[in-house]
Amino acid sequence: MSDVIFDHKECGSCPIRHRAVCARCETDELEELDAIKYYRSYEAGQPIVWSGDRMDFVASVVTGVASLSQAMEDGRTQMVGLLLPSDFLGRPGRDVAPYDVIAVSNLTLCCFRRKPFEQMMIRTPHIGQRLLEMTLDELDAAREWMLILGRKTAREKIASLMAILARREASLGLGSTENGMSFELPLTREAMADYLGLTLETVSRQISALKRDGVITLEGKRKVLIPDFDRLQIETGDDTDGGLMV
Amino acid sequence: MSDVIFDHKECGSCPIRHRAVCARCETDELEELDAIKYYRSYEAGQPIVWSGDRMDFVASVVTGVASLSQAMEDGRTQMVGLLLPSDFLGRPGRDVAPYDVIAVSNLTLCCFRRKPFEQMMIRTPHIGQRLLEMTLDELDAAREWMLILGRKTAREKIASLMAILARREASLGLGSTENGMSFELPLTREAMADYLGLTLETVSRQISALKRDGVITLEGKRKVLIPDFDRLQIETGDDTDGGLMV
DNA sequence: CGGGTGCATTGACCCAGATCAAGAATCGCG
DNA sequence: CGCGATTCTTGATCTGGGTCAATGCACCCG
Repeated sequence: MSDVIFDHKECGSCPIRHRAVCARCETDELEELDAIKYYRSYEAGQPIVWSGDRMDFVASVVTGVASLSQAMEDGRTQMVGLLLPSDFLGRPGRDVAPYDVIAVSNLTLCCFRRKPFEQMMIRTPHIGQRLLEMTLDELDAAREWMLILGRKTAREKIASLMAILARREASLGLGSTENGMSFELPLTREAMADYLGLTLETVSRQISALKRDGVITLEGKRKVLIPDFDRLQIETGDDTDGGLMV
Repeated sequence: MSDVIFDHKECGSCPIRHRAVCARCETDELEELDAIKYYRSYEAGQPIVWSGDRMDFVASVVTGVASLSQAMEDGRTQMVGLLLPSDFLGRPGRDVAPYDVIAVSNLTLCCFRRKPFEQMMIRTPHIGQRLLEMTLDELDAAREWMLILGRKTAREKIASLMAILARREASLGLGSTENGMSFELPLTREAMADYLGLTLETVSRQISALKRDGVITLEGKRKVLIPDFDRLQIETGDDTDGGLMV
């Protein structure tokens, strides 16, 4: 998605890029953003906003994971997006949340008050351009996910999720070890099931199967090691020439 | 999506809104757009661009239907978007197509050459804003579709598709009759299957079932009549308080 | 007007993944 | 350290929708 690495240790005041690496933001713009920002923390499992709620802020994820999901009134739910550090939450110009947003793990957001942020966006065209780019990226990710949901087998779905998380970890410059890539699973089996359109039992079984077949290794229940990424890539069923990523 | 009705009879030169109704475009902007536009027609089934191709234009659909789809190399395909009249094709700032675009029916596009269009976009902020809005709408539609793909039964999927097409027809001011809403199915059973993550046999069976149960009526194979939209809405499994629409 | 050719319907069978149910592992927390 | 609450794993069974196959139905074209 981006060649720029987000620095977890400091939340930049530039919502579009981390302060240290935002080449396009001028000093006065950064100060302006500083003036309207504040931080919020959430516990794992805590709701951030419900579908239909007014949101008076937009935010960028500093640490932790949040999910966007849609629920049917009979209890079936489908996760429609996963927000990892450096991802953006909220939609400029639209103050009603279209999905439930839930903190999947402990979470810190860097929030910007909506009104001044939108005013600033109007005055500063490159922010709008950047948001369009980010929205197009999200759209690509959503459509990639439609292929996963509509056409992949349970095993391919799990492999795809692992590949996406591993790539995401790598894009942050983390997780590479001498014997493969590794990352911490930020999701429970149930959350994975909600993301993949499966049941948690099927998720568990397919993870066990991939482990049995040597495609992945688990340390505990949450730490995943990918000894051979190409092998995993094959299991996803995707074209080999790099597709889209979350 | 929009309160503005697109006039099929004339393709406006404003890509964002039909000329007659684009309140924000100035005369000189419209003339500038006129200078870079041209029309293209495609036969049903004809490819428009393949995933990975360079696109030197963006376009708006004048008549007909186009699909965006992703293919797995073993032949499984998933449609990830459906472009109906007044929808926009292409992504400013990105000249490589991320999906296959195929004319589902006979199709006319109003195309704008990419370079001048992008230059114009930079100079004319409201066009960029409008594109951000449209992209957010597409994102909502994609995520709505993720719920359909991930969690709905075959019957609910078919009902959802019918509801979406009926609503779309209504939003163009068409299709209302004294005994319900009606519309022409722009998709073959196979295309519906690709859209819904089903097989064409299941699509056919579920359409028959909905017909048998009086939820829909067919005239021929393509003309659909919805005697009671609320009944159809219930069959979709969605919340009754109006959700998102395509 | 007869036989292609491409869509659509319907039937018979099967299997991937859901559902139901029982434990096992892990993590608090007093 | 123990015991309750989660979360995860595994097994047994069931079923919605996939697969394979036959047939029906239009419409075109020679």
